[in-house]
Amino acid sequence: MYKALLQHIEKIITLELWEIDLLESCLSVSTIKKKELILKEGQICNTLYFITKGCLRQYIINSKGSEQTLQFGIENWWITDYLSYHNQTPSHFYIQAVEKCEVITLEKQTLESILIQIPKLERYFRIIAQKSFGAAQMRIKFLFTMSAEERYHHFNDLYPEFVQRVPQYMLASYLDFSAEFMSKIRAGKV
Amino acid sequence: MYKALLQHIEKIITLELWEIDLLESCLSVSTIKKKELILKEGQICNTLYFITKGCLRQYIINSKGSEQTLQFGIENWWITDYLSYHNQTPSHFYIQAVEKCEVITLEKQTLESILIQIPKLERYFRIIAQKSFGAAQMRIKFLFTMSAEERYHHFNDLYPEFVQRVPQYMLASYLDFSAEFMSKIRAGKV
DNA sequence: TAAAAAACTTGAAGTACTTCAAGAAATTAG
DNA sequence: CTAATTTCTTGAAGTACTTCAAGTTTTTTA
Repeated sequence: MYKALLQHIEKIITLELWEIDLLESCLSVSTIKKKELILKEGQICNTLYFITKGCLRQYIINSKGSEQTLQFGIENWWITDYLSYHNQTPSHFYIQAVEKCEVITLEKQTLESILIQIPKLERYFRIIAQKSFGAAQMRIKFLFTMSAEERYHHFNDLYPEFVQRVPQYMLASYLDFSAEFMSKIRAGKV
Repeated sequence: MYKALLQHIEKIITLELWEIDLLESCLSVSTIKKKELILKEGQICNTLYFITKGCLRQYIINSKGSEQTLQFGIENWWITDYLSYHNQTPSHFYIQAVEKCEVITLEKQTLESILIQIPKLERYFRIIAQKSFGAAQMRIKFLFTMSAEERYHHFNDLYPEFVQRVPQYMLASYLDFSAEFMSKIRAGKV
């Protein structure tokens, strides 16, 4: 049940048996229906989600009322709003299932307590967060330096299966251009 | 000498005296001249820098040969390329002093070893990284949802002193528009 | 399996920016 | 203190996108 997460953790640290038992006793699994929201703008985010199946996205609603995807998460990724989580402030984001999902949830309170009992886990979450931050910086680099067409082709080259997996308009907003423009890029009409 | 860093750490965790001593023995201070580079594209980044005085920036050189600032760092911030640091891959970035700076440097190897001796520090670096990631997500949100003019005013409202501190063209590139356009925004000619 | 809903496409018109070029102002260095 | 360098400003021309509106295709639901 929690195997995927344990494997993910054990790529970075090694756990004793009792630690695994303790950790597992703090986790729970939920399924999320397609389009269901697990975080809404204005809510305080008190949960970390580890995705074992499916795809989620973090998005905002812009001033024109349309959705813009800031982040996708798939199998073996954590997704949450760390700013809301740490500062206990209302979130600026929505987190929604793009597909039917299965996630492992970890509540802030629970996590705080197991981090005390298993300090090694601090290391795991540190490395996850540092890599995520590094990835966010690369994302900003790509947004800055590439044209819309380059961003599309770059993404399509790196993650061709993923491009098939999500609606085009969501990917377009993630790459920061309109769905219509994406359609033209794909048709070679630009 | 290392007081600023210790204070920063002790906002998050509490250190014993021997831990402080050990930590201090692993740190060193350097001064960086204005415009000096502490990381170049293509280099592997093996150092974390804690800024005690001055301002640094992370930038890239885009396809047109001009510099674009991705990140600024000032007093009490860490700056590094975590992706290059973790994956030991060539960096995509330059890190340069905007002003004469004083930084505390911490080498990867050294850090690895004190993290083993003082596991509590994992927690400190985890929280720093999670907050940084959260901030990067907010940055992407602002880039996505605001017009150039809104980004300028928003930033100017939040950090008016900082706007005075760096050349306009650097801030323009950080906010993702041209220096000329920034000049027009400031003059109200837009 | 039909109907409804969601996602994608297309062209035309508009716009928020960029680029270029040249001069003015401010800062730094000898 | 003067020259050299860096930074900022301005207008004109160009462009990479967006927006709108309508039709088509695909997917979902009952």
